[in-house]
Amino acid sequence: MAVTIRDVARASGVHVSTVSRTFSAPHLVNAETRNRVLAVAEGLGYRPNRAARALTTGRTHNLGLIVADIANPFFPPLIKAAQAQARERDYHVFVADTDEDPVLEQELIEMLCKQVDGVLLCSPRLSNRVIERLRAQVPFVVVNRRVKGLATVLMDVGQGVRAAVGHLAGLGHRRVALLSGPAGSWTSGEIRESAAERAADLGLELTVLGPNAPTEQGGLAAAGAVAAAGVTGVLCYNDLVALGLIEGLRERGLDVPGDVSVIGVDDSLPGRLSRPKLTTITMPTAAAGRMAVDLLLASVAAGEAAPRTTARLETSLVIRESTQRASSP
Amino acid sequence: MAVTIRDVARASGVHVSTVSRTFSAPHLVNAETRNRVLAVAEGLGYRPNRAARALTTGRTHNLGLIVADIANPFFPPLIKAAQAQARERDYHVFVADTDEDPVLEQELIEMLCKQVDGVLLCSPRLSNRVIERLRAQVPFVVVNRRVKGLATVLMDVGQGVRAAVGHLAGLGHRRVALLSGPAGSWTSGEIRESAAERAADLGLELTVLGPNAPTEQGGLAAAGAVAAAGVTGVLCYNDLVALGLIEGLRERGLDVPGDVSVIGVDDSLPGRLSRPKLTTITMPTAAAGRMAVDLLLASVAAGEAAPRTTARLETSLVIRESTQRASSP
DNA sequence: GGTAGAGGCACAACCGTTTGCGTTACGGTG
DNA sequence: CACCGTAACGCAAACGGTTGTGCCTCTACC
Repeated sequence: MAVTIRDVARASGVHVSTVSRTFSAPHLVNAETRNRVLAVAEGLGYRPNRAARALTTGRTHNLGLIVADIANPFFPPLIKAAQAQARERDYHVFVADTDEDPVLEQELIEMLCKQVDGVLLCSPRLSNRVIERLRAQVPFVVVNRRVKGLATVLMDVGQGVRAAVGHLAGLGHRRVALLSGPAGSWTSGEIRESAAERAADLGLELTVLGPNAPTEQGGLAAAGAVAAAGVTGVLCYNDLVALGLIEGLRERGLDVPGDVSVIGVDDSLPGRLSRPKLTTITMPTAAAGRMAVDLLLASVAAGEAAPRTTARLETSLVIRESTQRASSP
Repeated sequence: MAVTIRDVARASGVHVSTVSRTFSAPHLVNAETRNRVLAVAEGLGYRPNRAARALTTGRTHNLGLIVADIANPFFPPLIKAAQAQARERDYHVFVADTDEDPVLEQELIEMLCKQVDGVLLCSPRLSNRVIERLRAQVPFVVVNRRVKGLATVLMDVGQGVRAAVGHLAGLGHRRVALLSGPAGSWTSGEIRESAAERAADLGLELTVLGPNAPTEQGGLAAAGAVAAAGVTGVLCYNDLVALGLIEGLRERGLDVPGDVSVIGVDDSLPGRLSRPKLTTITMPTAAAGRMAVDLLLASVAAGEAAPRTTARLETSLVIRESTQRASSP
């Protein structure tokens, strides 16, 4: 069936080890021989079998990328960037979706770990305990979560959140709400903390509503509570929630931004294309994906001695159309 | 380092082959022995090395999934479904992004093919010739493209397109435009053909504008041409293009649906969340993902004798807010 | 001219599993 | 009692590469 290193060796009259070295250590083989081998390999359509190589080298040249929900528009740009970066480094990436289920998440990691050199965990819902136990089996890099002693890429959402709360205050809003995210979400905790702090500084009254599903439905379902809370400004866990909320408010006869100003988080595609265009906090997802891959590869190369770097990426408020001056009460 | 089958064998006092069989052919080993081995394996945290297994069995239990652009909201639901279905069958999936580049697409396939049992090609831009050459190396299933002699999952967009053109005609539109998609796209061809045919039947004047990039920018850039064409109804290659077009028309002082009715294709998230909500043609992406995986796995199991099934999935028009009765001229 | 050193290659062991075949022990059959 | 089938397991050869070691040959140097 497939052409192996032995076929190439036979056809070019050298030993398999020479063929192997022409690919993995070219400087150890005579230029003339090397060219002949390369030509024969090319002619036969030889491609090294990575599984076999992995067996001896212990490196699969594969990465795992685990996200809560591929269909959540926050993730695709990250996946795209990670995958592209990995390819540049001659790595391929398995993508898996946990459906926001911690049990499935753990199973996935355990299934994947023998097959990859490292795993990228994006916004994991797993407990830190479990993650720390698992890290003995395979190098991790975690995105948007702090885990003691693990390399981490953080999007500093607090920065943007403080700006967002300031923005609302500047527009004259006094009573604002926060739609928090799922229970295990680190980002949600960060948003909440920064918002509470800044709101206190500015003398705003902040109502926290949640947890909410990180989806359009989550926002839609929260519309009633928001309307009842009598607030004029809302910060949402993500853009999807914000769009759902806007829809729900509209159903209740409330206009955005006329009656209520709404701010999202993540600046994903739907918010940029919606009407009104969503005021939101940009998350550097593509950069995070690339950086996470590089950190992970560094971890893989360093082995035990891997530096447990924490990279912080900046976020910022982008003001569009879903916020405006509070109507005088 | 990692615990191997030998460690388990030693610790449970049997030969490695017995351990191997406890996992891959349990009926061949005594119940008592089996339980002992299983207990020991569990205790040691043994996980079979899939690369090693792949080496002897010739099955990697991996699949490749290649799409043009992960960040295009059309794909994530498909990826999600495919990946979930694969996992149920004990398969993992590599996801790769070609950036709409045929050359990269081919390279990717060649890199991946030694590492997977089969490849899922979604809306490939590759020429049929190349695909047919490549299929000798690895089983394929193609989504949204016809390739002679290959298993295929088709979303029958023609169905929806005919309904869409009928819908426009019913609303009194006489001059309509079609924003076509990228050059190599099969879907774009189908849309064009069905639209032309139905438009002729109904006596509509159809202007085809394109090719356009399958993105928001593509639609935005086409707004001028649409405005100049003096049409009152537009069918777009996909929802992103439609949303871009709506934005572009608005910049030119044209209201949707007031002045121009716009219809998208694919019913992806941004269109459902936009204002006005997009009238569009639903594409059964999740079902296509699942079906493609099943077809591919069947192909893998059958080997050369694989049936080259063609599955046709239905599409339909969903009428929302971006279309309305033509303003009387 | 003898020897040291290095370049270039072959040899073979090894990575972790699977699997065809051989061996043993045992129960049933004629 | 001889024979056979079968259940349960061990043995060892693959699978397709990598890599440490050793042999040979050629060049350079004293």
